[in-house]
Amino acid sequence: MGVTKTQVFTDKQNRIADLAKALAHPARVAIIQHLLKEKSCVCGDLVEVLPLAQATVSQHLKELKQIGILHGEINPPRVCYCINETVWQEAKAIFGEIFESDVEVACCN
Amino acid sequence: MGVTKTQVFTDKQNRIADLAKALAHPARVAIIQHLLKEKSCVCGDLVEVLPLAQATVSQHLKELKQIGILHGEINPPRVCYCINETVWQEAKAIFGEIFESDVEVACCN
DNA sequence: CGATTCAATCGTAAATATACGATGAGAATT
DNA sequence: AATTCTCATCGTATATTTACGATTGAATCG
Repeated sequence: MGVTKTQVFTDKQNRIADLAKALAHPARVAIIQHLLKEKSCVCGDLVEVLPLAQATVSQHLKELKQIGILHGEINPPRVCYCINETVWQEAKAIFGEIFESDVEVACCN
Repeated sequence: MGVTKTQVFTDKQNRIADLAKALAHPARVAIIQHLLKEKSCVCGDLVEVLPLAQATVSQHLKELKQIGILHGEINPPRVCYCINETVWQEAKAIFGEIFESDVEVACCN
């Protein structure tokens, strides 16, 4: 995605960006929605739900794991993915904080 | 960023992803935070606040405009950027909806 | 009119992201 | 031991993102 000079931004700004990236692709949105709906860890049937190749789904899952929103548990022969409660609350708080600020309508006058 | 098969996802999933993209880069987070803090439209001094070149800032602003979160008003010789109230509420509602779902802790059992 | 100022756009380089087929690793089953 | 199943990873092609300098366009100011 280009270089992104992360050093020149605050830790919080970088964290917000990372958490937003988790939702910044429709496939990852779909994965998260599915995990929320099922209320429990869902395994490789994500591949069947999503219209993407298995390798692609696995890649998205890896990204979500790196951000921290998901964690996977090996449960042979399957792997279960669950939303990480702690990080989920972190994201909820961070986005809540951003959007609680009300916007002044009067502007550019 | 690769190809992103947007056709195979729902409109809503694509919209969520687009709105998340607005926050998916620390520079854009900084821009939005600044506009929220100033409560009014701020013009080209964003370039001074951000440690990025003028062309880069302009590019981020363009992206935010395309998503709809910002709109710019020419106010010669400057251009004022404001947060689009309507889209802001849309984003607030969408992220609120996602994060209101509580996560089951018991998982992978 | 000429100079200046602000911001968008162009052109470009480099890094990432997205997607997929193919292959590999690990465990259970036959 | 061979097969099967599930999932991660490798390799790769292509598109997009990020960033910047340089240029252009529009408008004000001297």
